[in-house]
Formats: sequence, structure tokens, C-alpha cells
Amino acid sequence: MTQSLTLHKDLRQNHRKLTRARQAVLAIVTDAQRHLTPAEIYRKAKIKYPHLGLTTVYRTLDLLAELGYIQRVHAVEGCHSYAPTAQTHGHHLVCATCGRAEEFTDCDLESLIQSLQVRTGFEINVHMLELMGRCPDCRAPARARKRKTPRGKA
Amino acid sequence: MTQSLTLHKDLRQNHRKLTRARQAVLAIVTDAQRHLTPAEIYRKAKIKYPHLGLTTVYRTLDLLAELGYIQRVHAVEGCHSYAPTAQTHGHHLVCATCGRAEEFTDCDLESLIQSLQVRTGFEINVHMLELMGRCPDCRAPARARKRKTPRGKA
DNA sequence: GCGTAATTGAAAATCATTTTCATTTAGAAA
DNA sequence: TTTCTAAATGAAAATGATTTTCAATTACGC
Ligand SMILES: [Mn+2]
Ligand SMILES: [Mn+2]
Ligand SMILES: [Zn+2]
Ligand SMILES: [Zn+2]
Repeated sequence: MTQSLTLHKDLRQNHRKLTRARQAVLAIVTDAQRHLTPAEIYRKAKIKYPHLGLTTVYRTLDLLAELGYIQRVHAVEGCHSYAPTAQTHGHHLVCATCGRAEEFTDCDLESLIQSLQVRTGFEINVHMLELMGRCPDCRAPARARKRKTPRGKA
Repeated sequence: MTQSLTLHKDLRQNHRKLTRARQAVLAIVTDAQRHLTPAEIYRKAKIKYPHLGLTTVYRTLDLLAELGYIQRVHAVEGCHSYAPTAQTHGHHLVCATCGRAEEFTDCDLESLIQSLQVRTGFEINVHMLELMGRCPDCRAPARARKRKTPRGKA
């Protein structure tokens, strides 16, 4: 079943409608190879559906995240970009240089969470894990350049 | 050595000054039992040092985070609160109800990171991990009441 | 097709953060 | 001490992101 059809079903269950705006926004985030900010999503989706408004993009991102079709991405600098959800319970590995986001699902925090629950008395029910670094593409040129670059401060 | 003295030394090394504003902001974040937003920090610090300006709070939070005295906290809903740093490389366990933040240091992500590096070709150099739930104090009254809302998944 | 609740987009409002700039201050040097 | 100056400050304005409002439009169950 196509993603759009699944979405249609999910929406119907909540008395909500499948609109052109929603389809456009979902398509942009889903097809992106990187996490995108609301403004970026607006710009791209507007090409496919020029009537679209920014307000609707914000509302749609909230909705799609609630339904689990996309995920909010937090980074050390800069919050609230969005990336597609491949599976439930995914985390992101984000390239700090180009923004490319890779999803992974084997976060394996169970034993850490279990021991922290015991130690602190907290009940832990949500976790946020994000890894940042440089993707293979962005590493290559940097490695080549590194040799030539004279010493200096950042 | 007191924290304020350590800070004085750190600042001096960078040709920076220990000001009343900086002392006030650091004291508020350090003594807090919960993570605080810039606006909250401003309100509280202004009581101790009424001349303080909000602009300075923002600048000071950046500075103290850079120096490692405090840490930015991201949460699923709401970003950019600040909590004190107990040790370097700490993570936070935050109570979703009252905001109380517990720091922990044994995140133990090395093997996950190592295997992801191999699998994806990314070079991973930063990670963000935050756990959310309910602290012992906030659990007690909730447990007494009948729970109607199922907990969400991470 | 009709009726209606849900959705939309433009504009305005709100809220968080940053920039600007004239003034003040910390602290090193005299 | 007093002097000197780079660093820091705070008020106000500017910027940017997000939310609210509201009249008009649209999806879709009937
Ligand atoms: Mn996980
Ligand atoms: Mn964040
Ligand atoms: Zn990259
Ligand atoms: Zn609590």
C-alpha cells in the first residue's frame, strides 16, 4: 500500500482530511535525503503546489509528526528540522556539513535505561538520541584539503 | 576551589572578565534543581542582581556553555533550556512533569557508535542523548490515581 | 450534488533571539 | 591608588520563527 493511501486511512480515523497541502509536505520530507527546516519544506513544497501557505506547513508538520510519518530532529546547534520516519523508533545520524540524515533503529539503550530507572527512581518512557558527524561524501574533500591547510585557529 | 574562582581563572585565560552578571547567571543555573529557560534564568537572576539585562543572559549562557559550566538541554517539546554540568560529558534525565533534571555520565554508546561508523561510513563525533520520564516525586501522586492515558513509545 | 466540519492562507500578533550602539566596568599596568 | 582600555553591559530596535485569528475554501460522508 502506498504511503499516501496509508495516510488517508490514518486521517480518516481521526475525522481529518487528505489535502493537497498535506500530500505535498509529506512528499517533500519523505523524498529528502536530508533533514529540512519548516522554511525549507515550505519553499520546496510550494513548487509542487504553489497555493501552499507557510502556516499550513507548520500545522502539517505537527500533524505528520504526531501520526509518526516524520520525525523532529534536534541538533546541538539548531532545532526543529524534520526527517522522514523509515520505521517506528528510529534515530538519526546527521552530517554536520551537508545535513544528510541517516536513520538507524538499533539504539539498544535498554540496559542503560533499566539501570538508570533502578538507580534514580525515575520512570523513563521517552528517549532522544541523535548522532552527529560527517558523512562519507563530506569526509573525502576535507581529508584531501587537510594536508594543504596551514596551522591556525578555527 | 570554589566554582566562582575556577570561572575567574578560565575567564582570565581568554582575556575575559568576571562580572556580577556572569556570577548571578551561573549561580542560578547551578543551584537549580531543574533545567531553566533563558527567560526563567533572567527572572530569577534579576532578583539577585536587578540591573541585569536579558541580552546579557543570552550572551552569558552561550559563554558558560562554551566553557562547559552549564549544558544546553533539548527536549522533545521545547528546546534550549540550561542545566548545570556536574562532570564533563554528562547527559540529562528530565522529568516531564516538574522539569527536574538528573545528570548521568555512563551513556556507554561506544559500541553503537563504533558499529554505525563502520556500517555507514560516517565519522561520528558528537552525540546527543536525553531521557525523559517522571521523577519519583511526580510518580507518587500519579500512581495513586487511576491511569487512563496509555504511555507513548519512545 | 449537499451540507458541514475540517482545513486553508493572508495578515497580524506573539515570542525568542540577535544586533546595534552609547555607556559602564573589570582588571592590568603604572 | 589612579589611570587606561578592551571587554562587557543594557535599552531599544531589528530580526526570525512560530502561533493566532478569521473569513473563505475544500474534502468527503451522506
Ligand atoms: Mn532508541
Ligand atoms: Mn532541540
Ligand atoms: Zn555530509
Ligand atoms: Zn518530577
